[in-house]
Amino acid sequence: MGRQPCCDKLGVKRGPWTAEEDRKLMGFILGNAGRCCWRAVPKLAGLLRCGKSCRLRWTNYLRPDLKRGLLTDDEERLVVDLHAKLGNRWSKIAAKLPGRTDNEIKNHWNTHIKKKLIKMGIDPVTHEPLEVRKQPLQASLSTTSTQSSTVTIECKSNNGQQCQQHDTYFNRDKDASLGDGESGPPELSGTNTNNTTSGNSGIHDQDPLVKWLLEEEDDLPTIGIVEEPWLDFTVANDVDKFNVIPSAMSWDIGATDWLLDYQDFGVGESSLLDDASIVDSSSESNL
DNA sequence: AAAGAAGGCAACCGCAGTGTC
DNA sequence: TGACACTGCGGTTGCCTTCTT
Repeated sequence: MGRQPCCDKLGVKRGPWTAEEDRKLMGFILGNAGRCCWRAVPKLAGLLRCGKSCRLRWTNYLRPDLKRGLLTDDEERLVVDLHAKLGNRWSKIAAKLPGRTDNEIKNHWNTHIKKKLIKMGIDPVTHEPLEVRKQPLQASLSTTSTQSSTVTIECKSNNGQQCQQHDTYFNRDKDASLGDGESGPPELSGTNTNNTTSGNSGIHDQDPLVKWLLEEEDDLPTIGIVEEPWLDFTVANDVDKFNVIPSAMSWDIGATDWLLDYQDFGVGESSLLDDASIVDSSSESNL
């Protein structure tokens, strides 16, 4: 159905965002949450960007709850496990890592994890050892699978060295990686019997991990997740807390949901802005 | 020290999904 | 019911930084 572009390309700025643009966008969103949609944001915020660009900038970079820096080992292992189950469904994977965006995880996968796996002799797509991959479909379905990578080791142990590496990589500190036992996905590295990666979610319907991944409840266990004072804006007037909390906060709701739902976000945003290092703390009233 | 290569990541593109009228 | 508006999402691109020679 003939969709219109999200914005007319004429007069719309593209490319890297400047600090000034960041400041305008963040200031506008923090001051006007719930009062408009993304399409209207650039106009109202005084930006020569399309709404989509604003949304991406916010969700991937400006969101105050975002973590910075490389993924930790724990996060990396969880990403690998989730990828084995879900394939390239980055948003689903990101949903399990508080403070991380799908884009960030995707980039990290492509630039770091993929290489690590290949180096270890593991196919980053199938999560199986590279040299023992091609087997009759029947056998494959009945004995191996996509599962979590650890199980692949058990099933494909005819390749001693590779499997050993695999095991070492994915099992080290496994318990710690998932928090205190209670917080990890059920049978995260347990006895799964499915096959493949992306596009086969149906196959995983009975898989506890997949069920866990696909659940929508807010109390999903995630790495480092904590209670979310961030979500209770009407209470958390002490926004200075945001300088400390962001890295541990989860963002299970969509950016737009946030825009539309938090109508009472009437807090001073100086701390948030400080956190993003884009304006000084005296800019509270710039809206 | 300089130039080229490689790596990393922010941003863009365009289709899919969903809600509304 | 279909058209449209909007956001979500995954793939890709291109620029900037870092590394290597």
